[in-house]
Amino acid sequence: MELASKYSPEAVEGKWYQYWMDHHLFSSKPDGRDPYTVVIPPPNVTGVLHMGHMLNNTIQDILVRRARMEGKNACWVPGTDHASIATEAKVVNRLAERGIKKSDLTREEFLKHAWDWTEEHGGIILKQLRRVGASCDWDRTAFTMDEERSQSVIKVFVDLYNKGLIYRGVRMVNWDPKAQTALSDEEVIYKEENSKLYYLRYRVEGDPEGRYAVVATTRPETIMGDTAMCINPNDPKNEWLKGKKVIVPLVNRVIPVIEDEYVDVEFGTGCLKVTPAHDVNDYMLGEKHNLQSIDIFNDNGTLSAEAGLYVGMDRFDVRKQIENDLVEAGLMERVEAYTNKVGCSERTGVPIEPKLSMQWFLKMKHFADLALPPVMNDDIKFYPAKYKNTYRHWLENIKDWCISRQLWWGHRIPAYYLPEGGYVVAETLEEALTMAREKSGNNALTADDLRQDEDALDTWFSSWLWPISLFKGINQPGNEELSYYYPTADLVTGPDIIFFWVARMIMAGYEYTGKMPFRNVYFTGIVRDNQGRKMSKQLGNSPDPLVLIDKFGADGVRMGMMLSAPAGNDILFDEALCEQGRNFCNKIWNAFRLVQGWQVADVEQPETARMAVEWFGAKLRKSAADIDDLFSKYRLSEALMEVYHLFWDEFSAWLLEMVKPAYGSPIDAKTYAAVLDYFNDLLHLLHPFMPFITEELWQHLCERAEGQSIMVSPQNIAAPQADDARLMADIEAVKNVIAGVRAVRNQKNIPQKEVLELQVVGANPLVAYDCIITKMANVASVDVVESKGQGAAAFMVGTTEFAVLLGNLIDVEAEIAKAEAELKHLQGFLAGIEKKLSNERFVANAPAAVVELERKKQADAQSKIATLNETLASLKNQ
RNA sequence: GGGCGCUUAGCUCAGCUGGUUCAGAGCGUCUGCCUUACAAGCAGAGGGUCGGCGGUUCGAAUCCGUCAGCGCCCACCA
Repeated sequence: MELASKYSPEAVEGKWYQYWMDHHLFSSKPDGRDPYTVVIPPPNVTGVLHMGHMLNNTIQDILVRRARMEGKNACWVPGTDHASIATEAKVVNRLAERGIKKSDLTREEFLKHAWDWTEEHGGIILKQLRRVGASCDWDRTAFTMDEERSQSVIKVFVDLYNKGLIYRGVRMVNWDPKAQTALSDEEVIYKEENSKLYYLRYRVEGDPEGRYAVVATTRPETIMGDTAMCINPNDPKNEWLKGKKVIVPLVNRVIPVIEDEYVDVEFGTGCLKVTPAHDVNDYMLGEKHNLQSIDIFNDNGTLSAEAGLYVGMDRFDVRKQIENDLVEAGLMERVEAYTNKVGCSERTGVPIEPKLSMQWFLKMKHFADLALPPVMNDDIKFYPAKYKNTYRHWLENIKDWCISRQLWWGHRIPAYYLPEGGYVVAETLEEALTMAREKSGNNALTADDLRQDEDALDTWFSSWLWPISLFKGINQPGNEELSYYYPTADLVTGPDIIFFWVARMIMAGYEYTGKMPFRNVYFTGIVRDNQGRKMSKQLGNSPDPLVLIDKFGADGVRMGMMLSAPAGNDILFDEALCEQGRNFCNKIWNAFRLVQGWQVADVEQPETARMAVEWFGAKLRKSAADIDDLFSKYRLSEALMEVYHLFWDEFSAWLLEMVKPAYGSPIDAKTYAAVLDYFNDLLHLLHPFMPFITEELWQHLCERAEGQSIMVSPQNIAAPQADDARLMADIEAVKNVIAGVRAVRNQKNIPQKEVLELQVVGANPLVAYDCIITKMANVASVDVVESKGQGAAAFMVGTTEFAVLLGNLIDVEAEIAKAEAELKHLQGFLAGIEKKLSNERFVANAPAAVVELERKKQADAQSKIATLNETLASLKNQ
């Protein structure tokens, strides 16, 4: 079979993915094996694959494939998230493009559009994941708004309401004027902004001198909502304002001066305007001092009739306008440049308004108490562990969760209002009706009389159930699948959703199953460009993963992602990494070409090959053990680097070269079989990282039956053996001898083809491996000599001196210079050791082994120095 | 303002509980090679007083203190 010299992923990847699907190799059913479960962090149903997904899902696939190869029953459950606010925003935008306003539609009409959109774009991302090689059990694909998941959410809401953990009330919430919905605290992002600090004059009522108090504010547009001015009672400079009333600029409303120690005397003038309806602190002051609250904003951020002025104008236009008007009215003392943090909506980006409104809340104290201990005592492990701190801090300062959203796309709150007031909470309308009749005593009530709450639930109120609801654990507690697959093994996600999602899944897990939802959490980093910038559409620095896959192959891109992705570290992504991945694929491919091109004959196994095979076995066992260890610590990029090194350097550059038959000659069967076995083992080690090329080559390598796959074939690399370390150390020395000869060739420009004479001075500790040295270094023999010949280039391996005979090629001056440099270095080294050894306190205090080691170093250095001196003497005689 | 973390070769990073895996890896760089598996390659080489300063110790990249720079999370100074 003739194979191209370059690996072509496009000819391979689609074929094998289809093969895996056709043979249901990703599908999982409970059985007698140990389960290994991963639930995907569900991407937005209308999302498209970006580099973050690429990283996250590559990691999951690596873990899942590895577990599967270890013989576990691996189950990776895929699905998508309805992403309430994000999707609704997209639908609203699309409708707007067609000139349709959401407010012109009924709820049903709007939802029809949303479902259309979901059907149109939904699941694109899941298709894209197949290109990556994701080995999800697609038959289990779920959606957070499908029947099963929806029922689970409603059931949980009702349950928590009945437990008294969900309540409804008027509270100060974060209001997004663009999306026109309340948000949770976690959905508010504080951004530093260059703004202005305005100093406004509040005239003192009835003051004969016409004095005024000056108030510093960043939000002059809220003065229409001012209902007090506040000073610190201990502030001497504002003492004169005590008990006075002041007049709100422009508005001309008279408001009292109140006193509260909350006010920072140092800030601004020490006078604070109080707008209870539009600031969390002012709200608190208002409650305390019984102030009136004037809500001057409409839900969309324009000024309401309550404001009296600027009605209908946008809040930021008002800010500009009012600045002018205040200046004109002589009520602006001054304006300073000021930087402050403005809370913005995570989704729409617009500054949020603190707003008093009626919402549904979940009491969090109970859940924090459930969720904190298992993480702190490592029942649930975080990788990296530093996120435990972040987690603890959040849980210890937790506030109630506003779970209602003024959105239509999502799970509708199952609360039903009675005509005469009051409400009931029930899973179905029928149950609600029964309860409503009971509650009101009015048996004539019909379903039409009940009005269901208009609001939907926060998206995360469904995703927090994900690991449970995927296995129907809410609707059928304790069912077989749940018992088998849950708790799941590993969760792979970003630290940005540690509160939104990770913490809340832990809460729901303990509340509804009494168990943790997952044993380990692997936090990925953020994918950045090679300059450390976040990837963004604006910067145009975000490559399309599919384009990368076209260019480098899925295996190449997967490797590119993993090469620089230690857990928790941001990864600085560079296409060059994918190129490295592609090159590695090519290396594997060509190693295969070499091996499969060999003719096997019934000839005796050469000694060189016998030893090489033995040595590589040791190397392989060691690497496999190291890789196991790295996986257990979730150090995946290091595990990959280990396989990379093992394949490229040890296997390709050393083993294959050692056993390679002479051109045109066949290879012996024994060596050939061993090399194939090793190749097979290497493909197994590589498979989790590079599923496609390994499947392709494995199927070439083995006589496989239809339906078999490397992904479920056993891997049998033995544990390291007693003699392995010695053998590996010996071969490392052998390699050094070979490298020494090659270096001489390099320096002297001697072609590889020219056979050289190699001498070893004194005794040859590597005599057993002479055949490897002669083959790999292309030397005629390794001759033991008393003293090396004239015109020889010398080098040392350990304490043994080797010399390559060069005849008249030798450059005596250069050799002398080299030897002198080496000598100088060794003398310095020796001096350091001798200083240490002459230090009585070192000899007295250091462990005996350490002292012994220093003595050996000393002896070795002395021996090397003696050799070098001889070399120099002989060189100088020439 | 509080908390956490980082600073090691040109770049990205590994170095766990102080002493032969101690100064490492990958990439890049330089030199020589189109050697019949692979130039997406082969062989070889160079490159860091481990951010600065102090301390503990027989011994510090590793422990402590301090300064500088960077990053992240949290927080109601308008």
